[in-house]
Amino acid sequence: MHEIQLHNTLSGKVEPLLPLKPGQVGMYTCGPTVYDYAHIGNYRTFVFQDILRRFLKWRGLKLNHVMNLTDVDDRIITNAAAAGVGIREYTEKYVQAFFADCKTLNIEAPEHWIRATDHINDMVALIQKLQQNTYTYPSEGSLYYRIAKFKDYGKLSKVDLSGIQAGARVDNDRYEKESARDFALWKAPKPGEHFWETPIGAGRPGWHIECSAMAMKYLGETLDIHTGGIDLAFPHHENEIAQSEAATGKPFVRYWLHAEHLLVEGEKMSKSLGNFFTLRDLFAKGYKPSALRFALASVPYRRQLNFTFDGLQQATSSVERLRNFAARLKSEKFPVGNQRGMAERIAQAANDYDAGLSDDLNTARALAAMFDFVREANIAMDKGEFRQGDVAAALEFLESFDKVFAVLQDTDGERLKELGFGSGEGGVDDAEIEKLVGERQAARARRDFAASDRIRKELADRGIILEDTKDGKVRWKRK
RNA sequence: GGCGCGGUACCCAAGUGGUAAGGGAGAGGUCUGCAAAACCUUUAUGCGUGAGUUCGAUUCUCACCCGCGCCUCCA
Repeated sequence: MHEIQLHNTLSGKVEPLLPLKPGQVGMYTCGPTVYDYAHIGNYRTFVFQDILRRFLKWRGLKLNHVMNLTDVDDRIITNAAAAGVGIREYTEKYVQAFFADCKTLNIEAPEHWIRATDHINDMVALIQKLQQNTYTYPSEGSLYYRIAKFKDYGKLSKVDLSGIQAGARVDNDRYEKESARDFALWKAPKPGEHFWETPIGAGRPGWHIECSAMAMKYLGETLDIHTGGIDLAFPHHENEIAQSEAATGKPFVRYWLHAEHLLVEGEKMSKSLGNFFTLRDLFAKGYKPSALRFALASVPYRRQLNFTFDGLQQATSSVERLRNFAARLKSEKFPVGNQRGMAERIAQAANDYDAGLSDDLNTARALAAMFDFVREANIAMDKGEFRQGDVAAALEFLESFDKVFAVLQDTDGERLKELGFGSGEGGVDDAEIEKLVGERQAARARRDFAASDRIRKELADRGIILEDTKDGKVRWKRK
């Protein structure tokens, strides 16, 4: 086991992870704003968070992971009003879609999935605390945060406020503010808008306050890890720090982790460029969830990931190679005993794998360790040197790999079906496959290869691939 | 302009002051009744460009070029 090292945006360095309470990690990850279906760029970040989550758990840390769902913001209010429904009703569809997408991508549920609108009181309480500490000022019914009073402002994103002049183009807000960088904690309601009646007045929360309030409610005033997309570092996370630390006087977060963005064909993904994809768009084109997860996970999170369909195809092949190996390990019968040196080799591969992930979640390195082992074990099997006694250890390594990567289980079909893709019909059940395989084996036995190939072709057309193995048996898989 | 990330083979990508992991793709081959899978060989004297430091640089320094992100809502 290697020491877990993570890149902390706060220090700009890779640091050893030393949780506040040894053995336990409190982690807050910024989730989606549920005004529409989340896109693959969002999922790049969510998959990164999931890899982090799974890795920490696999390493035996007790994890308390909170993910928020932002279900109140300008876009939601606008869209809900346009649709003539309440914001809760409007967002529900996208919340459910998000949960379904996560399940499809094998993104584990965090310990707490929470919604902003369920925590208005917590936000109000936090704002009141800021009022007491005189970090706020009112203006036209709204409440603003006075950045000038928070001397550490900019420590996360390294922004230099000295160059920012009030009235510069950053000031798009219609409200009166003391300084251009000041941000709204609580927004006065506009006519017809959804609002909450609270001790600090009628209105709705500003964007940043929800994360401060909810993170501290569930994880305490100082949390170990907070993550999100790189774009959130400023201003969102910077403002979270300002709010939280001004209220408590304590460090808000010890490790800030930010995922780089995903590009599509080298360009920023945007609806106007026509390179904007949701998961459903890709599944409709026939790509598998496991392939997308692999594609998103295989590039280390601090690198921009250039998403291409060619890359998705490459990921598909990589996943197949791993699954083929797992299937071979499980189905082939090897000679009894243990191969000399194989146990040590497996231990070494597992060690290299752990070293990769421990190094700031270097998934590419971890995968290389996995693939190295796959090749070596295949060679041993081809030579007839691999022994049955080593199967268990090899499988154990594969399982530990999949605890984090989660791509080996061949459940793509089922998961897609749950999402509404791939009609139930046309599927071939196992019994029928076994029956046809039996018929083909009989044909082969009497060297009737025409009949044999006909059956293989028929199954192939229905998505079943047959592989004849050395020991005369047949292994099949779904394409 | 400020802050930040990156430019490694056809594609994705790791990496180190001592001579380039891994995956995908292509080509040839082994195995197979034929396939599939697997395996073998092959594809960067080269790591954006130029200069410097060094016995030695892809790895360090400087300059430059190019791509991308943030600075305004954004994963």
